[in-house]
Amino acid sequence: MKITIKTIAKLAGVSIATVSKVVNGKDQNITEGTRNRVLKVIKENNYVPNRIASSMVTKKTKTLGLVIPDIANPFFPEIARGVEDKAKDKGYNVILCNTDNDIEKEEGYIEMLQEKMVDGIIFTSSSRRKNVSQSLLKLHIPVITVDRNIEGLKTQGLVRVDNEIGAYDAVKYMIDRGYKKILHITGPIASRPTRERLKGYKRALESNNIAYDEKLVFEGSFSSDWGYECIDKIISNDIEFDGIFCGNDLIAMGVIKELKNHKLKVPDDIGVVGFDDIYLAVMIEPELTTVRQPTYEMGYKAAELLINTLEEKEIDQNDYMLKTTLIIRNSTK
Amino acid sequence: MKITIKTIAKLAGVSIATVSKVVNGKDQNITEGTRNRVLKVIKENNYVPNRIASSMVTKKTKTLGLVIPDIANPFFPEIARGVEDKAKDKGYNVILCNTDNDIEKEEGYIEMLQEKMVDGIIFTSSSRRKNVSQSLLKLHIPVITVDRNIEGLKTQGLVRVDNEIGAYDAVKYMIDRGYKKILHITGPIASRPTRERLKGYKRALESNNIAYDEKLVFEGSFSSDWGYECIDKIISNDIEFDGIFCGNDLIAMGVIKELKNHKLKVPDDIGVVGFDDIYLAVMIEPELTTVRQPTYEMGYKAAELLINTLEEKEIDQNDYMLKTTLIIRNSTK
DNA sequence: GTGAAAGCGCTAACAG
DNA sequence: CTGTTAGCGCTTTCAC
Repeated sequence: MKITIKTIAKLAGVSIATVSKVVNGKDQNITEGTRNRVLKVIKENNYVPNRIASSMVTKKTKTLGLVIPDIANPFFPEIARGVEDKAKDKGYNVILCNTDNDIEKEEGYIEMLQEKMVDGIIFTSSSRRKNVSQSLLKLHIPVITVDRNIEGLKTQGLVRVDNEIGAYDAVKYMIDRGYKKILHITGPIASRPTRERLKGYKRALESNNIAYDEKLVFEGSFSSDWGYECIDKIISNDIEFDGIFCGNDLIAMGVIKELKNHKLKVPDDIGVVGFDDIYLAVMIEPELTTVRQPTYEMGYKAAELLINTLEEKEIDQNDYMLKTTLIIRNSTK
Repeated sequence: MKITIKTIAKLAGVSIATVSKVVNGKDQNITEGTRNRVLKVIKENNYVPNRIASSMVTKKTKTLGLVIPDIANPFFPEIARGVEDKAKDKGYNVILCNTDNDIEKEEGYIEMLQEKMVDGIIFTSSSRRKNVSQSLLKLHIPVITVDRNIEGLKTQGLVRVDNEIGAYDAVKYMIDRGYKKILHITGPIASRPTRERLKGYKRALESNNIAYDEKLVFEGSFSSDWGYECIDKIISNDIEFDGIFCGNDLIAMGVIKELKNHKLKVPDDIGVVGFDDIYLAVMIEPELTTVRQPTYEMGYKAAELLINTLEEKEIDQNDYMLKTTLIIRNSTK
């Protein structure tokens, strides 16, 4: 037979109200003796309180939704880890949702999370999302966006990184190191970080009196395959270059590999810089010079912000622009 | 004001029972007209059913727990993805739990998941766990273990890989390719997969008339740092060798890097084989020869097995031993 | 200090 | 074909 608060109450010879109070630590007004008796019975019977039932009355589930494109993409596990660590710390659980940048899946999860009555959602929206949808606008649960915001959606907070400055720093560094003709191989331009990094690239060029040439910018996806492919295209088109600023590390890895296949030496012939500093950046050869994003912190901060909102703590700031760091390794001379 | 099933019932001029039936598709006995009327009111009012309330009565939450050591370890995202995909497909959500191989955290999550009334748990237990704990034994929720089982715990299923054969194949291949003195750098010996791979290593040696020498086996952790460190130790101890079978890819990567630092050529001087085939195995140079584990499938299968158990489908088999594949690349000659 | 009772939003008989 | 009703397990006033 299932052991509920009733069982415990009966066995301990008290009311269920009393049991509830001791279970939830609201036992200021309960005598030592009663409390211990209840606790003893709970232990003896392995009573596990049913939080679903509490949720019914408190209207809080102590669970968060985490909506990201793909946990198997090396950019996201660290974010997820940050979120989960903070959540656990505060007594929350997190439901993982992979959208594959598919708007329909996103909407499906939003629906599910609402039905499951999560207290809040941490959201890295699809790079394909152009604008808010009805289901997003109708959402009445707190949302924190990470990495990219959603045009037109008012959220409870935003945690991101200064992509433009990150890119600027990277390209500036390449210029300083003597690279003259620097290409930019980007992710999908629909993604906001891509556009911001492009801006930084442009600005670095211009502030060093190098004309921006849109023919030196190649738009693709955030994958190493795009890196390979793009290098092939560039080389077969006889485009001249001695440096490449890549939209992320995955692209950079593909680039470096394919450059080697074409017998081009990194960093001597060609300098390559990535973005993200995923942990395998140090595993390749040469080790990748890249712009580090504090991914773990982003997740952690987002969870913190969300939970503070939920618990109505004072929030001094709800838009965090975290700093990137240029990590100089060996893919640049 | 909150919109509940009552609101809808009133607005549509029907009983809440009727609303419930159409919401849950149990509407065989409901006239087209009534159904449409209800549906219309639901849409107009953005009614979102409260699944917490349903859970109270159905005793099903349609959520699964996924307990793993660390989502930031590249071995796990694919598993998580497999689990989540299957779960989503079947209308389940998954709660992510990172234990850091810490038994206490594990126990904490088990408690939380029980309180949250998850329908089932998918579990990759800590490599440090020696035996079942009371809280595990008291668990009355279905559990499927992945990658490693838990000594002494009866579960609803197990999905793993044949580590011994995987290791055997790898070492056999190295022998066939002419490597004579093959070391084995392992993960923590407390971990079952480590022990099984060691067995495979031993068996491959012996069936090729090479004496097993325990001084050629080095136990550490599943990290690239251990790879570096171990190579340094081996070289400073003047141990002779021309091949290394590593406990996983991370170790192999550390090994390869440090071998290069010592001016040893892979694969010509030294052959290296890893285990797992995490996707960065192709990003390093030389590309890593390794034993592929079907991680995504493991997660997927585990979720399938769990959900079938929950839904009382016929289960023909509940212990899946998936096959590894030797992936030959360039870290062996 | 402790308990009785109302009710959270929903499902599942069962009756009509 | 549709509605009535009795809970699910818990929290939270409010009395005592």
